[in-house]
Amino acid sequence: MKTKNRPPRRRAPVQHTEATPGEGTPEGSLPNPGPEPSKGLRSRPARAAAGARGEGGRRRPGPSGPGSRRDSSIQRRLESNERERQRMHKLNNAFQALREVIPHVRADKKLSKIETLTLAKNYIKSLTATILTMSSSRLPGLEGPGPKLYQHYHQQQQQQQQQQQQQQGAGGTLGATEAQPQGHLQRYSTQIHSFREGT
DNA sequence: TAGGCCATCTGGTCCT
DNA sequence: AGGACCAGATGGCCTA
Repeated sequence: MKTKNRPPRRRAPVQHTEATPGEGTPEGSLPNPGPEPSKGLRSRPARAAAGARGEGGRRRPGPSGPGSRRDSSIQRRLESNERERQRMHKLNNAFQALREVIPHVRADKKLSKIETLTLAKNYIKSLTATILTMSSSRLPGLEGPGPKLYQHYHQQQQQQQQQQQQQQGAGGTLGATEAQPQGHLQRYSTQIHSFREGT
């Protein structure tokens, strides 16, 4: 089940986190309708409301006493939230940039994050295999970068296999197949199609 | 309706 | 000390 092609959702920044489990804000009294009017898309007032209520995250430990210390604490938390939001936006921008670089079959279908990373990994591997093949065929014999590239590549593959086997225990059969450059290309190719089919 | 994906909040930890 | 980073929690949206 895939959920591609969704318009990007944006939750309105939360103005405060005053609501605590003990003294919850009533459902209708929230100041956050969200910055963007629903231009054809469904607005998310409930989402913003949930955020303003402190939902969608760990609950605050409880009501603390009034005073400037609590205010400054809240202020710091809000600033931290804003920074975290910006950080995640930058991360998502990087994901989007990566999506635009990776060739995949259906350009109208937005790749999920996990698909983007997996596809990128195998795309890089397939390109690496291509480069190795070209360099070794163009420079047969002992001279030239081809053999060294191969050696370097296979050393890396063996190290990665060892690490995977250490992490996964005895289940290292997949790593053995990934050590073949042709396997990367095939894997990437089949993955493109599996993503297209939504499997 | 269930499951996938996502945005956001939050507290802890690491780093400068 | 303050910011960056991380992972858990929560709930909304969407599709099958």
